[in-house]
Parts: sequence; C-alpha cells; structure tokens
Amino acid sequence: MLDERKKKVLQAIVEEYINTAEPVSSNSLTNHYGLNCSSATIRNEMAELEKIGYLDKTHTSSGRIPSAKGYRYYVDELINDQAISLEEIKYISSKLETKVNEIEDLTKITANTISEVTHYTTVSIGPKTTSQLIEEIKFVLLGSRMMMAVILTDTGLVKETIIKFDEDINEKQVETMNYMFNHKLKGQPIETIDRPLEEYLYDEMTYSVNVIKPVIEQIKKVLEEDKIYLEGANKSFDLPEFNSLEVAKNFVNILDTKELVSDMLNTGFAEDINVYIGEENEKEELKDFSVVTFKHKVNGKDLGTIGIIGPKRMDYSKVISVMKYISKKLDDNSK
Amino acid sequence: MLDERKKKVLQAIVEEYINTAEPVSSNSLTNHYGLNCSSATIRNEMAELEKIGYLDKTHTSSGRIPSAKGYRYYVDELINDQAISLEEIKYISSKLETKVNEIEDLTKITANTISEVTHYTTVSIGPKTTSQLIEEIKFVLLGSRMMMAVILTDTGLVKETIIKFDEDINEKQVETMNYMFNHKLKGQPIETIDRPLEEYLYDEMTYSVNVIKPVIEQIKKVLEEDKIYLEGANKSFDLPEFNSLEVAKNFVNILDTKELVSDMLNTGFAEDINVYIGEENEKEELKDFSVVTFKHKVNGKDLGTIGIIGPKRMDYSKVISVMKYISKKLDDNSK
DNA sequence: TTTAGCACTCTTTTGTTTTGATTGCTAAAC
DNA sequence: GTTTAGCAATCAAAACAAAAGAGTGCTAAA
Repeated sequence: MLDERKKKVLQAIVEEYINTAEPVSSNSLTNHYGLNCSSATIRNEMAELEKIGYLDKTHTSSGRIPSAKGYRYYVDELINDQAISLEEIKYISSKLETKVNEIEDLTKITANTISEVTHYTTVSIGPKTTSQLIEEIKFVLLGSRMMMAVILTDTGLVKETIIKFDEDINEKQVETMNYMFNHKLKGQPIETIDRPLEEYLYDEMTYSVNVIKPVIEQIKKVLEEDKIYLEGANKSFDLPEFNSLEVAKNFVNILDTKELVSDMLNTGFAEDINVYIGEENEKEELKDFSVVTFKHKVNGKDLGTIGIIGPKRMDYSKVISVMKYISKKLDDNSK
Repeated sequence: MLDERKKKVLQAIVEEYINTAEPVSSNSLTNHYGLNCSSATIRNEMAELEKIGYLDKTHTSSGRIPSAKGYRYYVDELINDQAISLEEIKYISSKLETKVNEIEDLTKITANTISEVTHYTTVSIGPKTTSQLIEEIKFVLLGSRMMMAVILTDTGLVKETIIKFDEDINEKQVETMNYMFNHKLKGQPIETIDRPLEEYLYDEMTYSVNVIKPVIEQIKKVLEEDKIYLEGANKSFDLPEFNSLEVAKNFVNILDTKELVSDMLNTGFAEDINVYIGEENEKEELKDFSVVTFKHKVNGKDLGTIGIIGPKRMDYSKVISVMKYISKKLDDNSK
C-alpha cells in the first residue's frame, strides 16, 4: 500500500509523462500536483517507487517514467474518470444523435467519435451473433441461380448474404425454404444452425443437397465473420513514440493483421471496459502498446466492441472517461 | 529521341535504382545491361541524360537517380511487360479461380493477389453503378418499420440497403412498391432513379411521402457510395523510402483519407492501365508516390478499379506485367 | 524527516577529421 | 570524332572528440 505522498508522486509522474512524453525529473514536480516539498524529498520517493517497481529510468541520470506496473496502479487507483470537457460532451452528444439504419453503423459512428475525441486509433466490430435469437429469416430469389438470405435477430441486427447455386431454383423452392427455415429457427438462438438442422432439412425437403448445403454454409459463414472497422490510423503517427520506425511498422502490421485485431476485440470481458497495458496483452505483437476495449451495450444487448490502440503512455483517464460517458449517453438515448 | 546507348543507360539506371534504391554510379554499369564501354563513357552519357532532364543527382558527387521524366520515358518506351515468373503465373491463376458469390469479392481477391505478387499496397473499389442497367429491385419487409431493398443490375452486381420508416408499413405496401419500382425501372439505367421518378411515385402511390422519400434516398445513397478495400498496407513499410518518417506519415494519411483514395481510383481512364508518377498525380499529397490504376473488366463490363500505390521507384515492369496478365486471365476465365 | 549541496553519470549537442565513393575535366589513345 | 585513362575536386557519411546540460544519489546539516 502506498502512502499519500507516494501516490501523489506516482500520479504526477504518470500524468506528466502522458502529457510530455519526456522522463519526469524531481525538480519539475516541486510545487505541482500538491507536492510541497523539495526536489530531494521527491527524489527519495522516486527511488523508493522505483525499488518497488512502479517507475523506470531510461538511464542512470535521467528522470523517471512509469513502468507497466506503474501504469496499472494508476489505472486501478488513481484515475480520474471525469476527465472530459464540456466541448467534448457536446461533440459526443451531437455525434451520437445521428440516425442510423443499421446497428453496425452505430458502432462505426461511436468508434469514430472516440477516435476524434481521444486522438487515438480505434478498431471495432459489430455485435456478436452468438447468443442472439433469430427473429426471422427471409430468402429472396435473384435471377435463376442466385438467392439472398436476410437474417433478422431479436436485437435488431440484420445480416444478409448472397448464395449462388449450381442449378436453377424457382420461387416455389424459395418459398418452401422460407417456411422450413423459419419454422425450425424462429425464436431460436443462432447456434441452432448446425448439423441437426442440416439433417432435418435433408429429410424434410425433397430437393437436393446442392441447394440446401450452400444455403446453410453461407449463412453460417456470414453470421460468424467479424467485419473490422478502422478509424484514425493516421492519428497515432503524430505521437512521439511513432518516431521510432520500428514502432510505426509494428503498428501498421497489427492493423493489417485481421486475426490479431479480431482476437484483440474478442478477449476477456470481465468488465465492460478492459485495459491491457503493454505486456499484459496476450499477443506478443502488442507488447509495446496499450489496448482499451469497450463493449458497448444498450439494455444489456451487445452493440459491438470498440478497441483503442495506442502507446503505453496512453491518456487512460481521458479514454476511460470518454467511454463511460458514451456508455451512459447511449443508454439514455435508447430510453 | 534518344540513341540506343542512351536508352540502355537510362534503362540500366532505372532498373538498377528500382532494385537497390541507391544512386547508380557509372562504374557499376560497365559490363552490365549490354554496356560494353568504360565508366568514363557512361559518365558522359549520364551527363547528357541529366542535361535533358531524365536523370537527377542527390548531390554533386553522387551517382544518378531517375527523374520523374526519366521514369516516364521508361514506362512509355523501355518497359518489359512480360516481367512475370512461372511461379507468379501459377499463383495468380490459382487465386483467380476462387469461387465468389459477389462481384465485389472478385475485386477484393484480385487486389489481394496484386498486392501479394508485387509487394505493394493496393486500394480498390467495386464496380461503378452508373451506366449499369437495373435488372430487378426487390423490397423485403423486416419487422414493421424496416425494409430491405435489393437492387440487381445487368452485370450481376447486387446492392442492398436497409430502410427505416417513422411509421408502420405492411406487406401490401411493400408489394405495391415492388410493382411500381420494377415497372418504372426495370431495364433502365441507374440514373433513372431521380426527381422524375420521385414525382411519378408521389403521384401514383396513395401513401405518404414519409414512405417513398427514405426509400429513394437510401437507394440513391447505396448506389453512389464507393466502398474502399485496402490490401497490404504494411508491405510498403519494408521499402527503404518509408524509413523517412515524413513519407511514412504521408502514406498513412493518404490511406486514411477516403475521399483522396476514392478520387485516385476514379480519375482518368483513357487507358485501362494508368500510370501516375510523382508530380503527375493531381493531388498534392500524392506527389512523392506513384500510382498505377487498373480498371478490370470482363467482356467490357466494369468489375471494379484497383490502384497500386508505392514509391516513385516502383517496379513498373512488374506491376504492369501482373496487371496485364490478370486482365487476360479474367477474360479467359469468363469464357 | 527534510533539504541543501555537490560529485558523478550519462545523453545530447556540437565541432572536427577522416574516409571513401563518385564525378567532371583534361589530355592522350584509338 | 569518339573513347578512355588518370586525377583533382566534391561531398556525404562515419568516426572521433570535446563540451554542455540535465538529473540523480549520497552526505551531512537543518
């Protein structure tokens, strides 16, 4: 447990470093952050904070920077989750009032808003279909060998996909499929679309596997796939840590690797907001970055997941404040 | 008009520079590229090529690099459009045989293939709807205040969009719309969806503007918008020119600016393959890069546009060879 | 427990020298 | 007339050296 002054020193160093990106010296802290003691005293505190692992030095005679552990303590104990200005509140409110036709658009807009306000890069995916219930499936014949399937879920998510056949199909067949699929799936969770359904349909329906098989396959595929949206990739390049070519390159590599981003957004949701600092990230590639993920929900319904990716020296207070405010705002809007 | 030896020298310098990214010295060229003369002679040729603007020097005592004009001459006169290996041919062939459900997926696969083979970043958009004919429009009711519109064009392009209403609508209304829209639009070019249609529908249909208006607006919107796909952004970062932070930053900025990319893909199609070298690009932001765009068609039908963006020191021979081969291959596949 | 004072450390900056690659020019060779 | 050998001149890049400056850690006094 840290005493009050140590907390103040740690907080001061973290916030100062977040602002300036320069190692923080004992001198620069005197008479700031409520620290009314000499630089020598602060130096002693710093030495102790370093000994217990909250601070690092870049070299013997440099100022201090927070360690991953230091950032973690800051996020858990010292954060200010009201770090958001009136202008920002206004901006966010106006952006979130945009009318959208699809839930995914709301995710996009939210991700864009977060990126604009925080000046970090965001990645996002739409709502997960797993655990949602099928409200309706509609098949629409397009030409003679092509059909569109539209799936509507209980939370208002709409997914559609095109299915091509190797043989002609007719309106009658489409109608039968419409009836059969809905009969079997309406009100059921999406996982129901699986082997048993396939067998049932093969039994019940007179026509060939050539028709049913691609339908089920394609529907499963479209329900599983995560579309990734990227916002403000360029914003990160204004940060001093991106002056290192290696960092910049790693960053572009991460954003270019869909599986990585997808995993990043799909792991660990003990909380609605999760913070992974440097090495806390499971993936090796992310160890020089921090990731904050945010599952945005309305009335408990998943609306998609947004991740902020930036340097470890991320403005956690700002990021978390913005997320919390957006969360609240979305809930209000839905009422 | 350049004499034979000058052509050889220019070609040698361009290709050498493309390979090594280092200024080319007179010495390194002797006994290569069929140049059987001394370095002094090559130096004299170089001096003349520089005088007439085909070469540049980075400083007084450095080797030569091609100027934009030099690259242009190379692209117009010296290029080898068979610069493609057997492995690459095999790879491309196998990739292009992937079965796709949507035309846009073909564009994506082609762009990805080009990026893989050339090691450059590609951007792409699907086919333009303008000038296509409407084959069919289908409206599907989803719930009570939501509808999906699916538009099918003569080239097999499928576009769909969700429309939300402020009032309930019923199956009957949807059917009427289905009839009216198809009656008026089937076989017509997409531009037909405009004021006159709107007025016609207002006159003919009994229900309110609240229903027709969002339908037309949303359809127009979805038909106009370009979805941009990006492939291999990270590949560029392995090139030495991206060691300059300014270049790297500009590059990410370009890719992040959708209008810029969109404009890039939508300008000037005198030829199917267009090459813009450095300052030849209309946009200021692109002046340090070269862009090669490729409108891929089958039987004269637009299938989308793919652009390669890379350094001015781009391997034009490779890029153009790949594009030409893909063009041919797609045509063959369609038969 | 706090702080003033100071030696020590290490980075950053600045300047200087050296090295080496490459050219342009001149004059001789072909 | 064209080509080439030879060589001084040029300039970037690397290596080295010195100085400046920022910050710490420790000691001893307050």
